[in-house]
Amino acid sequence: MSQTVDRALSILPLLAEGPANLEQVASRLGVHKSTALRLLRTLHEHGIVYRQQDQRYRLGARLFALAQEAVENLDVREIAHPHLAELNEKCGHTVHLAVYEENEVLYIDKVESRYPVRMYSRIGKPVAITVAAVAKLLLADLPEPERRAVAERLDYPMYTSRSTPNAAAFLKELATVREQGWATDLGGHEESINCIGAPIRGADGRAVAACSVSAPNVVVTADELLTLLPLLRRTAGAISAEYSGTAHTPEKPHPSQKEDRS
Amino acid sequence: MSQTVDRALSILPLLAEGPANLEQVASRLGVHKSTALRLLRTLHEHGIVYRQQDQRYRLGARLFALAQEAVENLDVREIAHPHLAELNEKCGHTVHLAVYEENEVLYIDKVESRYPVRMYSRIGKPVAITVAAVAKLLLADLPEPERRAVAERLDYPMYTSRSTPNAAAFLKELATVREQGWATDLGGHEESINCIGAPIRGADGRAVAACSVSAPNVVVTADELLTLLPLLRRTAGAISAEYSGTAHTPEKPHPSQKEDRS
DNA sequence: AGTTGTGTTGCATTACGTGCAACAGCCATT
DNA sequence: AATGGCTGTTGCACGTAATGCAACACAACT
Repeated sequence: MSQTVDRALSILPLLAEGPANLEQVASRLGVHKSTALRLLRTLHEHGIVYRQQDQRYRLGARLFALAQEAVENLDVREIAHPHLAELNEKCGHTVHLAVYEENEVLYIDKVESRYPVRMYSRIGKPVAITVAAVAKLLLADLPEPERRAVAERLDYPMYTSRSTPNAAAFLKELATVREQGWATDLGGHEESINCIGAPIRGADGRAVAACSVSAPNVVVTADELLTLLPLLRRTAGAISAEYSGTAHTPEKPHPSQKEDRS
Repeated sequence: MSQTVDRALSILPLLAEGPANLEQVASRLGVHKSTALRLLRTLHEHGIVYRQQDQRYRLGARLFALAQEAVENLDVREIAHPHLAELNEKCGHTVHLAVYEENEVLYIDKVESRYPVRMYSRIGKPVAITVAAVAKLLLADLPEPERRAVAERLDYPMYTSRSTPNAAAFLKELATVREQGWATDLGGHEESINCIGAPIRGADGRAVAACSVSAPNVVVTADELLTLLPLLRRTAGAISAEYSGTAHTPEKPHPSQKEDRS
């Protein structure tokens, strides 16, 4: 909408990839050097970008501080964390927390597996939206027209032979997920990694986040992983209860909580 | 420098304080509603701000994603190297850079001593984790439960009579290191070699790496080595500042600013 | 009904961002 | 030293694109 701001903001993902000098920024933006310079200067004044000694630009401290505040405002994370840690404690696998925002699903928290073989993922990284269990859960919860609209405009990369191939299949999968209240990703993203997920719901019943347990099948088979489903769903239920304030005073958590059927 | 971008960026700290609606943003920026709307829309398109269901704006999770990606692509080693070279230039001794990873501390860079007597070490090699100054610094920075857990499961080989003998002694040492912000290894690994270290901290204050100066006492005594501490700590501070991108122009007062050119 | 309080849109006016071209450093070559 | 290439910086004239205004839309109130 605003060309100048649009250009300035387009610099950020570019610099997130790594340091770049003025000319690189200018050419990737498709603008004249002097224009890029002024944009960078403005970003610099706000501390969003930083200039290192070799004169190249990078994202700066202010952006990190803002990001920190942004994630702190997502208070699901704070509430969920101890539950996720406890879940990890019990099962030993990698646990993720994700939210949906603006056509993307992002990991916002992670507790690492205790096993030596770990899956690669990164907090803040957009997930493979067409296959990840957490993505299915969050999209399944969107109102029907929006869900359809999103599904239609997505790409369906075939990460593996078991990846979701197209919008129709995806919508069908979302219906199933919506029905059963949990989701899986069995080798849909990486051949050897399986994943199960459950939704975290706010007071109004909408899914505000989703959590998942992931494990490579050299550690546990898909079937074994599925036996953790009740535990996972109890955890998600406990987080939901605490988040929506329907459970107890935040002072003394009450671990036992019945899972609810939808 | 660029008014439009300047205004757009001024919205971010404002939203960091908490969600705000259009009018609040407009008035605090000192611009017309329609102007604020366009700026917010542009920020929104880039996922920097998010619009919650009550129509108020808040910082978006995308910011977090950007920051996360940036730190992942940040190379401590690249940033630190010139500083380490300069440090070596000034004191002449061997300088090391190390990081903590998966229960190990690894050397990732080294600038050789200019003296003929050198200590043996190799980039990529795990350090003696119970005695090395860099290891103490990195472990001292772990959250308490993990620090304890790691300390408990380590072996405590007696390389010399001054090696750390057991977990209790190690934890005590870590507390001291944490307190004072620097660490030493006085003949704990090799009888005749002393070492001092300082932490390198990222934007969030966590130690991302540590650097050290090592010298055999045939070249300098332990006391003489300790006189280099201020220099070492300044170096570590400079690397931290550059790594975390801390350098932007301090003053950014109120929305009603005239353009000031210099 | 009206009334306030929002967010949104179209449009004229001109401020402001733009690209250009010339300049200034800084390093390698010669 | 002098040269040439490379990159960042500055001043300026031009015209795009951002601005504020006023009218509109759509709630949620009274």
